[in-house]
Amino acid sequence: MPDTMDLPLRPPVFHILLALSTAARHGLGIADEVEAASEGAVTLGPGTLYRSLDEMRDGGLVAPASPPDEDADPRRKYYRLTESGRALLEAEVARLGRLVDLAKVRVAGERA
Amino acid sequence: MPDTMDLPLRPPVFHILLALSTAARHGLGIADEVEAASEGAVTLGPGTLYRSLDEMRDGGLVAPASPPDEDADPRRKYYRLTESGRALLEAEVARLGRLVDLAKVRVAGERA
DNA sequence: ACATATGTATCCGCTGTAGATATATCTGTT
DNA sequence: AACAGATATATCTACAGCGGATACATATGT
Repeated sequence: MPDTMDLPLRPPVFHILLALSTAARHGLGIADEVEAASEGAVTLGPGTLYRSLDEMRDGGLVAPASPPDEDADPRRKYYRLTESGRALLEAEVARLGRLVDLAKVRVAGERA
Repeated sequence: MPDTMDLPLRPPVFHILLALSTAARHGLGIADEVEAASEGAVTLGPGTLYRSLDEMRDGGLVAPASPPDEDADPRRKYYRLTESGRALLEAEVARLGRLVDLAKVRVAGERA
């Protein structure tokens, strides 16, 4: 019963799903994309990265993918989003969107 | 040097700030508001609640407030947002807003 | 008056995270 | 061709954050 798949998503899981939403990537490529997409606010250490990927693969959120390039570094293990992974990402984005909408109203409206 | 004030905010700190953005509240009132505002997705146990409030008071994000009602339960300790607390909330909302905007584009655009 | 509910506060164990470390392999340099 | 450094995956360990259990005090209802 992996709580890896419960909402709210743990931040690393959310960011990994988001990084894989545009392309299949390998481990360190995911970490780089997460840091870039979060404007440097979120970084993933190797421990969190690879354990999260294992759990997400076990939970069916991501799946191994073939390298995009023929002569890619064979050490790299590529991952892609599964359908349920994309669905879970959409659900979390929707939830966060509602929360942010509420928060925006509040911080804008309460200038006392 | 409490990391309580660093972005990204830890979820409990964010939700407490958000709960106090509309009114001064006491401990358990904050917990109720957090659960309501998050559609039941976020609950705060007493451990997290009171420890977070202590840290946030020490960090100057919240301050004691007088009870809104004259004959209120005297056990209740009310808190309100400080200026820096509100500023920090705004900064975090802005950050999350950018992240959600990016995520929305991605989940909407990548229907392959 | 007594029992129950409410409120704050602390303690303790569990989970999640990040850093250190290990190992393998690729790439560039001489 | 040999070597050095960088890249990549993987594991192990220590720490921090979180929440439940517990304690205690005070209010409220019967």
